[in-house]
Amino acid sequence: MAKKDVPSKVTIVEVAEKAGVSLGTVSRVMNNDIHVAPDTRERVAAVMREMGYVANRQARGLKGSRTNVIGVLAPDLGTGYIGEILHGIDTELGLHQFDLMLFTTHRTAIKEANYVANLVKGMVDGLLLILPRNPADYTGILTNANFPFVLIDHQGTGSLCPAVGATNWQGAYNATEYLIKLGHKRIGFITGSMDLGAAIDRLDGYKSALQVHHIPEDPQLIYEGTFFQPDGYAGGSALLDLDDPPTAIFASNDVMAMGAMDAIRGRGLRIPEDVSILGFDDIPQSAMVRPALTTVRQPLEHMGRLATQMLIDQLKNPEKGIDRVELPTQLIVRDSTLSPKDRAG
Amino acid sequence: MAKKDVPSKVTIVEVAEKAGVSLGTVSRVMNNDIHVAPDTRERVAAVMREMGYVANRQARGLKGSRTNVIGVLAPDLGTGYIGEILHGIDTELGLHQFDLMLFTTHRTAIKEANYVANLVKGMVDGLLLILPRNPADYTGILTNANFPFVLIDHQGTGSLCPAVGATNWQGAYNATEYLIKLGHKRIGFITGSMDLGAAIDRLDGYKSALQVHHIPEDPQLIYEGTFFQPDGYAGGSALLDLDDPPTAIFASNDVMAMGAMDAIRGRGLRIPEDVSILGFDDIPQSAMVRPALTTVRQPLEHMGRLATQMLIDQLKNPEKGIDRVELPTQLIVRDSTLSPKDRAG
DNA sequence: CTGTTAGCGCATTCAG
DNA sequence: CTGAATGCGCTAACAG
Repeated sequence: MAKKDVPSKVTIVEVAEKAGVSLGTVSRVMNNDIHVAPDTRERVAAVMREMGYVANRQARGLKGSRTNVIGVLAPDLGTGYIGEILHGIDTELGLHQFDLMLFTTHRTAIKEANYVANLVKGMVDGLLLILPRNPADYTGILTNANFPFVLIDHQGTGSLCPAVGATNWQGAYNATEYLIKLGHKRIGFITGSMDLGAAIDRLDGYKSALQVHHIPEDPQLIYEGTFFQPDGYAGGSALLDLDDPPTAIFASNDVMAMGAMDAIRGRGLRIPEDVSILGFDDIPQSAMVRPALTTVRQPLEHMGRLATQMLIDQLKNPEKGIDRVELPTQLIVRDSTLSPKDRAG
Repeated sequence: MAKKDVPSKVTIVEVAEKAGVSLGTVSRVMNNDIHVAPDTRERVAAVMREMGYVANRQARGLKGSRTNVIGVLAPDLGTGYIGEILHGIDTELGLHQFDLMLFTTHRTAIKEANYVANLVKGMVDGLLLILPRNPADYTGILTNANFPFVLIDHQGTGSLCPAVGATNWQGAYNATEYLIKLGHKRIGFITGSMDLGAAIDRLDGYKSALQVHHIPEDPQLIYEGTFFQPDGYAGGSALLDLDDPPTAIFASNDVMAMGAMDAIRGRGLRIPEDVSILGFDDIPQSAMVRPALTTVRQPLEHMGRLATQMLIDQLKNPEKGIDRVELPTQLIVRDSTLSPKDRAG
């Protein structure tokens, strides 16, 4: 095998030599600096193309300037939920010629917010935080360091920082109201991890709808879960075992709703004739399960895209005020919900 | 709030000063160089911890040494399929203190293999290629540059390079044979993108099983798809419209199987009583659709983990021979398949 | 408009 | 065992 070196060996100096200019000029051409004569620019560009020159990002980053890489911090990749958001991010990033660096926080080392701050120094131009567990840990440092970032799906805490989320409260309110209008009076609720703002908002929306419609809140009807499927099963089971079981169950996300569906069926009950079930998120498989799940759609991909846009905006206009956006959720009625009066007595 | 500067401002020089040594020594401590007196090492380490020092990867990478970042090239993030593999990669990477840099090839710029080679120069220590469209484009350059990489799910081409895949041929063979033993004689097949090795292998497995069991191959029963759901619907429809329609349909992946299920139901036919349906991959929702999908499980996450291990191995032992691994697939029988004789005449 | 120069933070010789 | 010096590839002043 011929001992050939990495083709990437082409450096700015070689381009400069071959084009008969100084390396400074080449740099200017690369960065679209206006102070270059058109024909010089042309010539240099040609040489760059010819030699297959690609800038070394390390060196560029070292100087403290733009890396054109955006960092994404995500809890993990296990659920399709994160995947949808990532997809949106990636799509938008592609439009702007940015690359993506993904860090998953389930690794112990990265758990320390300080580590993150250091890590990203120079590596990425900005940070997208998906569902951070303790957002305050990061936001403090990041804000302090004046480092651009946007929170995704976590507008819970009070501190003011750029974030995009969904109208969790409104979505849960609407869904609960829909159930009430269907005639349900005993509506079970399975919460998400209560340390997440979204979970709190959804529970609040549920409670508010109940209250507005003068249905007393029954603590027995609220089961605390953590957004994972087994909690849905456990929650569904617990709710169904009540002396006066609910006629409908509203789970704080789709995977828990599916867990609850298993619990319902496991007891020989029918969906939706005996028990209605409603989820949150509208992940792809919700449309595919039988019966198809009625749920509250969260525009995950859109959230990813928007957050990315906001971040890139920040990068371009560092002085612009920060904004927090809430994208609307939408009730998607499918086959898992029905009026309780339709039940065979 | 105290006006604190970026914590990341801590550099090797400052650690050196505070520890009363030269920056060279600090560097040695960081890199576990043996030539450091135990107590010196201790002292320096303490200062590093105290100051929250974290090495700047850019600078380190610039020098041509390890970056502890692995690059992943994936076609896109749209399907859960890639997500599963990524999850495996990420998990394994976490175990070895590597970070992950993700590039998606649906972006035009990155399509050029040369660009990739240049790009990764110094940025990542190795590359994981998921389902590359034209693997030869990359493997040539990468091999030539002596750059460590592993192909995932693409062992199709002849060139010898490290790869992990699944036994696509065997999986398709077994599944087809299972259908035949159930009594099916007319088995429709929906292919994947035929430019992918996996798709070819699956089709071949199907054909071989037919041949072994002396069932004539009927070109009409083979519909060419591209691994996306709409193809499943179109393929299912086309197959069902045949004068002598199949009693079972085997789709080259689960999402196409689900598309086909829609087509079947759209014609008022029942699954599996009227038509059996079988998929490939065993993505999460396959267990959740009704009827639950019989499918060939591909150990996606495991493939991701294994490929990562192989890559890290390469990094540690550059001289080791390359190996290609095929992980076994497994037939998962669920509710979407039945003997044709059970059909109501 | 273009060339020159000084670092960015670190790994690595090379001397002690 | 440790310190000093050199340069990785590039950007950003600063001069012309």
